[in-house]
Amino acid sequence: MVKNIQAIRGMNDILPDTSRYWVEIERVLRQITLQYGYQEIRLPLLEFTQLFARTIGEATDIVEKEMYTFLDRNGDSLTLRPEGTAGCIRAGIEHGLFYNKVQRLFYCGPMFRHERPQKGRYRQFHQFGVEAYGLAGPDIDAEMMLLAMRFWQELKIDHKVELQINTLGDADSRAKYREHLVKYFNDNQDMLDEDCKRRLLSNPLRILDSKNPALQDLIKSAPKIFDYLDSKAHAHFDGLCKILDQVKLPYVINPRLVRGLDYYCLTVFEWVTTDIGAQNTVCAGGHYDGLVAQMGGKATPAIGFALGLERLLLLVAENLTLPVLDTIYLVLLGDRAVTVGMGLAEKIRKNNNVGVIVNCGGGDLSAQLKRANKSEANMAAILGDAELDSEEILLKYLREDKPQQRIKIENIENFFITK
RNA sequence: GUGAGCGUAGCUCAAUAGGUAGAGCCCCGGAUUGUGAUUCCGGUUGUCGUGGGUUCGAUUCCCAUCGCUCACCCCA
Repeated sequence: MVKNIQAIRGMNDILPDTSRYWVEIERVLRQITLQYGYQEIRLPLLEFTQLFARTIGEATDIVEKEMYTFLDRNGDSLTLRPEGTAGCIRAGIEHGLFYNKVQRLFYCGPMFRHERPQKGRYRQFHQFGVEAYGLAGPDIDAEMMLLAMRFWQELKIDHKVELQINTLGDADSRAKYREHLVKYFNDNQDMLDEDCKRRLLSNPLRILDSKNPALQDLIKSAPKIFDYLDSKAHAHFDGLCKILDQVKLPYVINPRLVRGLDYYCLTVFEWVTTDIGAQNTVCAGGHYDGLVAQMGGKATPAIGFALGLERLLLLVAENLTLPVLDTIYLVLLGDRAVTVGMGLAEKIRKNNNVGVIVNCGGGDLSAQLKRANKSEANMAAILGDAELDSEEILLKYLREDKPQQRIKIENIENFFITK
């Protein structure tokens, strides 16, 4: 007996009853993003491993232990993309998209990280990402946040999410800050837990992010990035706050907000929620001004964010209304009706904005009407020998209390046009 | 990688202080041989996650293993 093959852990099938929510959410996100002048870019799922290792940061968990990496037949090391920005910049440089030009881009698709799955976190997950190149901000920073806010409003979850912002300063001030932070935590090392001792070596800023209640006081009195910002970084952050105040986009300054990936600088931000379990970040991003140059392109300021579609779906599902397509279930009785009906269905679909489900597999009237009722069709059109003889078709309403109608077959071809 | 909880019908779940299992939903047929959704009647549902141990006998007890879920870590 052969054991059934199952899906890989953390890689989910999206079945028909859920896929329609995905389609609708993606439609809304695309439509809004296009409205802001962003264009879609579609990128490979596979890249050379080096691309991610260099950009995301050698010491991050993503690169150290979460990448799906394997050898190609010719010995090249390839990796399934764990995030979208690296590939986007690679493509931008490769095709000269950033050369003396502003680019507003977005992407949507699966990402892969080899983590232990839990609610809102899977090994194949989906991100919708928005990126802008060639703009230094802070105006573009505000645009990003307004754009995201439009998502939440359109999806009716704006009351469930909170915008948190912070600044990491430029490379110099960040390095200086990091030095003082390391010193501070080194001096208090006996108070740190194991995780934080590890972070002290790998990514000290992340200690600020610790959930350990015992460390909260220590973190509270740690050095603040704001005291190490140079005037330019200060002006950038103040400028952003001023715009956000002006457009009345609510936000919280969270000095402990640190992004996990190495490439972030200046403004960083997160949209968080308390509604979906432990994975409470729905959407996050920031500046990565050094990344294009680091990857061999001309120095180009850049900012972007990504939102996790699985997490968004958890927030959205119950209050999302799906668009409905009026649908006719075509009941066909007898061989003559089947032959005529197939062609008739084609004409109705072509001339009207309606769905037509043709009954396949025969069955008597009762059985076919049962199927019609179980489908989400709002009416059944009945065609049998009697109708063919009189050149009429019966139209029966399944969801409304309206009498059945007889309509000339030639008229049914355009009958639904106005609906 | 660490920890906890859970695996019984397609789905949601019962049950047996060890004697090879039920209910609802779903699906199919009939009452109604050309009128659905309501109602009534009937029918199919299973290597009780897998392997081993104890036992006359294990879905039940023990061990192992796999899977799922949630949390830690980390991140969207």
